[in-house]
Amino acid sequence: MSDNKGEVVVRMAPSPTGYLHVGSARTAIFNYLFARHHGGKFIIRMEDTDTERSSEEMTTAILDALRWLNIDWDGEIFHQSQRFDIYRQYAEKLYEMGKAYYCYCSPDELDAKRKQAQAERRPYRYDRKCLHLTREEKQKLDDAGVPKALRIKTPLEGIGSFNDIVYGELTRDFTELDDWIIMRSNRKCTYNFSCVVDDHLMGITHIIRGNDHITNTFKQITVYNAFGWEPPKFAHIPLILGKDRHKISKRHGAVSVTDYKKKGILPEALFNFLALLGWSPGDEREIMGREELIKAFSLKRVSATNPIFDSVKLEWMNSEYIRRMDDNELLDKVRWVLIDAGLTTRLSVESHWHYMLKIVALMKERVRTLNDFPRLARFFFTDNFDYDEKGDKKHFKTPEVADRLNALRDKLSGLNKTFEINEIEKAVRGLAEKLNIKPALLIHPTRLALTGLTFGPGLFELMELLGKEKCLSRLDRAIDYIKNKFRT
RNA sequence: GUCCCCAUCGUCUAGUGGCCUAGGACAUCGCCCUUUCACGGCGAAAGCACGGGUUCGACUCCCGUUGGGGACGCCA
Repeated sequence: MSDNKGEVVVRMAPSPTGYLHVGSARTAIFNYLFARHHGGKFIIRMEDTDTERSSEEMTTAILDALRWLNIDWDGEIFHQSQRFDIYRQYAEKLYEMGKAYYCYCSPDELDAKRKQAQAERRPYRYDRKCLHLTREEKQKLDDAGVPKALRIKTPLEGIGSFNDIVYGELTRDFTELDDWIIMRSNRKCTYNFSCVVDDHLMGITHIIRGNDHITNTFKQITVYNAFGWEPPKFAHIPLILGKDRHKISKRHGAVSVTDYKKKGILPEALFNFLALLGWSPGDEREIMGREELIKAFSLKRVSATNPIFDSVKLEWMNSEYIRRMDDNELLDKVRWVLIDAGLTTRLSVESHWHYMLKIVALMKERVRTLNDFPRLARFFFTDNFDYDEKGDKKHFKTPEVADRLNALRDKLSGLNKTFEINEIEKAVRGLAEKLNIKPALLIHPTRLALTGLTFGPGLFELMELLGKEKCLSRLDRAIDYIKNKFRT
């Protein structure tokens, strides 16, 4: 298992107790980028030992999110829930080595001690009561069937330290560490212990994880030391904070990768954005593709400060990706959003692919997320829209507007052979000249009549795409509407 | 409460003692382009938390203060 001499092996170890949130996704990205940069391996290990909270669905959901982000991993996925025996074996080995001891204290008892320590303003440390039990006392407790957990012996004094790739030398007084439990009374090992056993067995060379694990690292190092194993290198990466500057969590609204997918964010954009949270290439590049990121990535350039997740910038980056994306590829994604919005059907998209492509090309410049398409391009799919309220007041102001639109209608219906952009523009501008008004006075009401909106793509290209029939009928509708409005 | 960590524009960041009159990006605000919106172009406003040192010289090094974050489970 650990035959990867000289090679980089990293891992991502999510616990399947919820959807993949952006913090874990970012950890995955850093690990992935690091592995690919060095031509090493990226392993996934499901930390599903908490059988109460873990679920199969979440495992699937996390993997799906990773696939969506186009993050691939090496080898089979490990499940800690299938490795309880291994951990137990190692825990018992430690006991036999005299580096661990059984503790019979009840959770209530421990809880009380912990509270007392806090009240007395001193750090809590297990008092080693059970370490000093005599053989007879232990026997008695065992006979009585009192549950026992296994604790690791941590040095009573001295300084523990390790060299973190991001934070540099990190130290902690051993008196701050206690003889923590490595195996529960139900004989299942705890996270900090199983984690070390796995990382060692799997030949992990670099552990890249959130800086909320720094305390765990000190604990885990005592396990490496107890076994005489060489610890891997550690890189604790800054934590992503929400707008309120707290560790990002559910109460920040959209936090899972799936949430952003639903919001119409492109995976490439999210990947790029997350890679730049706490890391930068050192030059002024921002829009960077996967290969470019792999090439540039280095743990040494990871920042030590916790960044705040700025969804506005994410959306900007997303708009950049949408704009640069190939039309066919984009339409392939946009169609589902359009179908979901009830604006079209699968069949219709397929039979009108070429036409749809034109719509996408026209809209992609003014859209930030995929979800903007149904909102801003609605008029291409249905006649069923209202006039924008402000636009109505501004552009359908007088009965005269109806007359102008009527004149335009007549002129357009005269365009028999072709209904294409140049002809349309000529017609509109020509009419404006004839009526001796500024073209804008004709253009704005027309746009409102045809789209219900006061903004959007260029009017003439829009009209060409809409086609003559629709333009005429919508002008008619607007003319009626305006006349109705001013009827006394 | 205890321990650890962090500190450059509102936000993401560049910056490793003189290149800084602190650079870029998002957001904001002008102007230009223009039928609108968006794009694009040009420009503005906006920051080294504070106080001590060290040094000929500190955004950069040290100490303190303040502020922020994280960890303190028979959860992971």
